Formats: sequence, structure tokens, C-alpha cells
Amino acid sequence: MSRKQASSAGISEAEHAVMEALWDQSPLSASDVCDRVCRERDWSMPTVKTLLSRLVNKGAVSTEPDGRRFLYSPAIARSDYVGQESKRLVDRLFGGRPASLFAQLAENEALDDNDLAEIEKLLRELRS
Amino acid sequence: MSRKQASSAGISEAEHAVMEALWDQSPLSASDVCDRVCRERDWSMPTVKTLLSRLVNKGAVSTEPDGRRFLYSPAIARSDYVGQESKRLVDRLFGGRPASLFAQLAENEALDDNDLAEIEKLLRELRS
DNA sequence: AATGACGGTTTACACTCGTAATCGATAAGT
DNA sequence: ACTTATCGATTACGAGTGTAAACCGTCATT
Repeated sequence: MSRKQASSAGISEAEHAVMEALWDQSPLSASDVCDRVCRERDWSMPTVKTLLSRLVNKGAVSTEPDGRRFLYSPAIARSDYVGQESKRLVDRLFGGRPASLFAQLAENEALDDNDLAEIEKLLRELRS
Repeated sequence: MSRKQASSAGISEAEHAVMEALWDQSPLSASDVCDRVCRERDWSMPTVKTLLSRLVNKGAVSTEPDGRRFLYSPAIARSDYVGQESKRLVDRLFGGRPASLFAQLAENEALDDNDLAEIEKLLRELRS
């Protein structure tokens, strides 16, 4: 017992690719998942199977029997995952101050005019 | 040759804690580093030694002889590291669009009034 | 000169991750 | 019913990580 309780934490890079496929559409069978990621990541079916089992163990993916096989669905919302990961980064690297992240991106020229415009729009919306 | 050349990639969580100590002040001896992180992370000296060697191997930390011992300094700038990690997150989770990260943080209520004000200020500066 | 403290190097070991082969049960076709 | 194609489950295995003990050389002290 006392699983890592997972939820969203502890999803590795490779596992994340599988999650993205499921977030994009679900439920999916293992082969469906492979169809969507094996090409791109150059994986074989067994690899996908392993990743799916690990995700199920972690509680990040849920299964639903469909005849002889399983259909897989995300057990956590992408927005939750993304939110937690973002917060982790901000905490770890920016002392929990999101504005510092923003400053970093700005300084890095990682923001183009489009980004700036979008952010300004969001800011205006938040203001109201 | 062809070192992993590392630079900033491949620094693990535990190693990162050591890097932070060195970014905060350097050069430091191994015991100095331990003084700054062992309490907090509940580590013993050997652990710090291991992490320092690994960081030296990765090229993330440089050494400088000081009598019989070594003094350690970061070999990579914190801003570079932070920038690369930020970019990795944005690429991985937000399709490379920083504005999406920003939107996420906003939606998550991770931004308080202070953050918003700071970001607005940065935006105005970028505009000029 | 012998001993102990200090610091770096080597070795260790369990766990996770990436990647996959193999095994075993079952459904489907012949 | 028997064989084969599917699936999920079990096992594998090398690299990286967290955490640390053991070993070794050297400077300082007795």
C-alpha cells in the first residue's frame, strides 16, 4: 500500500507521450495508442504496453474492459497535470514567483510579438 | 572526446540543489556545500561528495585546487540553466507557446495581483 | 615516526526509466 | 478441436538517480 499516490506526479517523459495521446482522444486500445506514438517516437508495441501498465499502476490511466482487451483513458486531467508541472517549475527555479518565469522568457527572447499580444490580451481579461 | 558536454542538461533534482548552493556563492569546498544543503535535504557528506563528482563529470561544475582540497564553482550560468529548463517545459507542455503557459498560470490562480502588476511592468518595458 | 582528521575516489545498492522480448490466456479462423 | 493471431502480464536489462559506506592519500599533531 501507500502507493506514491501518483495522481499526476511521477509521470516520466516517455509516459507523458502516452498521456498526450490519451488526452487527445480516449478511450483507446493499446494498439490505438501505438498507432499514435510508435511512429513518432520509434517505439514498438511492447514499449507502449509497458508504459501503459506503469501509468495504470501509478493511477494516471484507468482501464475499461472491452471484450478481451482493455481500453485506456486518462485518469487525470491534462490541465491538472500541466498546472502541477508548471507550479513545480516555478517553485523550483523561480522561488514560486511566476513573474520571474515571465521575466526569464522575456529576457531569453523566447517571446515574440504574438506571445506578447496574447499575454496582453489575457492580462486585460484578468483585469475585468 | 564528444563529452556529453552537458552544459545544463541532465542535471537531476538532487544535483540541482547542489548547483543552487554554488550559484548562491562560489567557490565553495565540499564541506561548505554540505553546510548549506545537508541540513535542509537531510544528506550526509558522502552524498554531497557523490553529487559534486557527478556534476564535475557532467561539466556543470568546475574545480580549482586549494592546497590539498578542491574548491567548486558552477561551470554554467544559472540563467542559462533556468532558461533551458523553462524552454523545455514550454515545449513539452505548451507546444512551445509561452503564452499558453501564462494562460495556464492565470487560470490556475497562480498569479496574484503582485505578479500581474510585475508582468504588466515588464510588458511595458518590452514595448519600448 | 605514528596516528588521526580531512577530503577526494571507488564501490554499492535499491529504485526508476527507456526499451523490449517472452510468456500465457483467449478469441478467431479452419 | 487445433492452430494462430492478439492482448495483457511477467521478466529483462542497461543507464541514471538518490543515498551512502569503504578506501586511500596527505597534512597536522603527538
